[in-house]
Amino acid sequence: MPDVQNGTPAYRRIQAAILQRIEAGQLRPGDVVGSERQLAKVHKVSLMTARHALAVLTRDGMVERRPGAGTFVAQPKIHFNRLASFTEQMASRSLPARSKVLYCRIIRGEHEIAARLGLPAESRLVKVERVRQGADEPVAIETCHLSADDFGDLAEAGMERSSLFAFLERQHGVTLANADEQIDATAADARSARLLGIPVGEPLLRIRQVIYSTQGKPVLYVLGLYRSERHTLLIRRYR
Amino acid sequence: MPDVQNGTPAYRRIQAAILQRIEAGQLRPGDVVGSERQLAKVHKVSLMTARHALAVLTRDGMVERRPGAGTFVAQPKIHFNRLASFTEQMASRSLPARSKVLYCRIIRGEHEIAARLGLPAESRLVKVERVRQGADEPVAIETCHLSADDFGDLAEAGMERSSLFAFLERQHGVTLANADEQIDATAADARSARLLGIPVGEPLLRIRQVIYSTQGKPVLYVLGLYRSERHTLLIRRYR
DNA sequence: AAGTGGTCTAGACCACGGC
DNA sequence: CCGTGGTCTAGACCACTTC
Repeated sequence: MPDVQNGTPAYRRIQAAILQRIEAGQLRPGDVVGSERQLAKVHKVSLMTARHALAVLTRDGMVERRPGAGTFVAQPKIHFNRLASFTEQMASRSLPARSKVLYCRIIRGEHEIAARLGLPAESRLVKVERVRQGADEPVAIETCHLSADDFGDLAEAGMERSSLFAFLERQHGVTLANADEQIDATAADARSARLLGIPVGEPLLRIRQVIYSTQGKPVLYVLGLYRSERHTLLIRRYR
Repeated sequence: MPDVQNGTPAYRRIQAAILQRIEAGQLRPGDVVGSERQLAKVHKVSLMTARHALAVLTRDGMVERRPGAGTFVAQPKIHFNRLASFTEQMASRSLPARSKVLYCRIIRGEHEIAARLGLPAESRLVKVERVRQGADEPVAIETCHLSADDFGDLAEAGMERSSLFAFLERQHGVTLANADEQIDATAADARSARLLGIPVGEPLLRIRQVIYSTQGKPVLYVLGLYRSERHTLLIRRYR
């Protein structure tokens, strides 16, 4: 029977158990993670379920599998292709995350952005602009857009402390699932340069992302400008 | 019995069949791809195998699954997070791909690059530097490094025409499986600017990739500098 | 109510790695 | 040789969407 104790699928629980052992330092890079058959026995699941757990960890680059040899803990603690909030990204590097809100209001007339969110052109949108700081230095400018009809209360909620991801989950029961990103390089204009404390014309990494909920609905449009010396993107591609 | 006819796993054959129908225009974006149970019947495989095929297509963004509703062809023909050679990338946009080889020789003393390829610091490396052109304009400078002990004959092979991926596969039986990339922005120096026909200081997208074979061995180190107006990266992230 | 994706079972054979 | 990952089977129940 599908043992969905406390709502968490078995393969998720197995993943979590392994990740915990890695983070606790019990498993070091290069160490053998239990084989599929071992994991299946220990967690009392079938082989396919244990496999599924390992497959996801492999995709994220937490674990490496060598046919005939075994499954091993991968080198660093980098989550490839992982959708994470700024807060989470900083936490994974053990850095304090801070934000300064520059703008937080309801606007209208952003046709292109509305379209990217699958909304009518004249929709009201909540716009939140923040400077992201890591280790007390400005790292990025992030501008978010959401449907004001669905998430208008965001304009009143203080975005100073809490993560936007957490807000969406707690206040609206919306869980984010994946993001499609468009990445290029651009030169800092006067305003960006001032906010980030860098010379005008400096190269910046520009990331535009549309973030989807677990229901497949586009929820969030984010434009990010990142200081290239302070931020590099890590990606894994497959053949 | 695992039906590995002609060496291709069943789930790969199913994928290929679906992709073919999409590319042929028989399936348009939004159309229903057969359900898991349909696919299983048609291809005479079990449910889990049909599922596996769809899972990979979902990961690549070719197909969208809505629980309770069905599986649908996704919007564009973008392969997210897909490792593709420059030749393949251009082909997928129906553009002619051309390259000019600037440099193709065996070198020594690139310690850091050797390390990234898992080789001793003083290893001999083949270095190939190329200007990539799409639609008769220079788009990128790509510098590849490979182990000279394993692939020394590359220095003699003309890299003008053929794809490096194809060369590795045909001449050495090495199939590339995935790449880990590190992405940031940088300013064009004098040489890059001249080669790409842009002003000095212009922002460039810099991509460093280590490409691994199906055996998990690092085979190729590539440094790419891309004109940001001519190239944007598309990525999908997961939660 | 019928169909769908999401999860899961309890087995199986194969090719390959390391001893 | 034995253990490993890679592939596969023939079923099953659940929550959900669509009608």
